[in-house]
Amino acid sequence: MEKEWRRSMPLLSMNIVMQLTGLTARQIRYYEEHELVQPARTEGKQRMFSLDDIDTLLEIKDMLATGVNIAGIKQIFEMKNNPALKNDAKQVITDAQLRAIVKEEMQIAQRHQRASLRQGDLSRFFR
Amino acid sequence: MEKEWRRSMPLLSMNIVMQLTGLTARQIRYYEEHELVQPARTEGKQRMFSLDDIDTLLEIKDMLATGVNIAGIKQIFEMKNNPALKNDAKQVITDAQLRAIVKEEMQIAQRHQRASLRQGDLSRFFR
DNA sequence: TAGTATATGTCATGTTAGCTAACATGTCAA
DNA sequence: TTGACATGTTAGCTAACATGACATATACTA
Repeated sequence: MEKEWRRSMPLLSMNIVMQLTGLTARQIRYYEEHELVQPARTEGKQRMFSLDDIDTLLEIKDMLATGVNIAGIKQIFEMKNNPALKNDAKQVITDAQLRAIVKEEMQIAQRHQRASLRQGDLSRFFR
Repeated sequence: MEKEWRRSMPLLSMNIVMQLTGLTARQIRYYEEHELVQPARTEGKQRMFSLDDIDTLLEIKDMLATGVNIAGIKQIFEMKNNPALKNDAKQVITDAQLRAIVKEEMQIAQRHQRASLRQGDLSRFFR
């Protein structure tokens, strides 16, 4: 499609991007340093931004204003590019562990002797 | 399904959750304060955690260790619950704006007079 | 009923993320 | 070649985040 290359075409200089986004050059470099944007470069190493880059920068600006930090933004960007990551961390407790815990809980509740299992450091069962 | 209610059944006390997660009570309350977990309560206002809550807490622990802050975690949790949000912020620049910018750029490049449009604060066109 | 665990609130604190300022050097259009 | 603009780097500020620590009150448990 035609719009596509337009959006990804690097044609904007640092100067104009600053005005478009309201960000300082230092801020923009900072975000690049943290791999949130990857503007193209001219022969002489000067940055050339695409319109997609502008979108990204405005997103960053928004999220930072919301209180999300760089690390968080990075995570979110990764999730957007790879929606599979959405489900990774869930189900941290396996069904076997689940059964064990429930069983223990039941036994403990039954004999009203709440000190046994809880004394030990259960966190070793996870991670 | 049977596993479902088990996982969402609130049956764990603060004490045991601390051991399961390795988090302090203060930390857990802090996360609840910021609406990252919503444990059930007993009559006497004491927290009762489900196994899903444990999962959530372990996720929080992981992400914090990665450097993501509370605000970021909140965002990510919201994205997981509502994948539609994934696409919200993109396409910040409308096609009309896009065309305008490209046109200006072309004209400017053409007459090699790079001062005109760039003088003004273009950021007013956005947000 | 005593004793332990939890709730809630407030005050305090270390760490560090995000940023600004400033410099010396390098690029680029006219 | 000249002057505006960009570059990478260093140093340092500041505000806020995530916890700790404490005090008091209420809830469980034996």
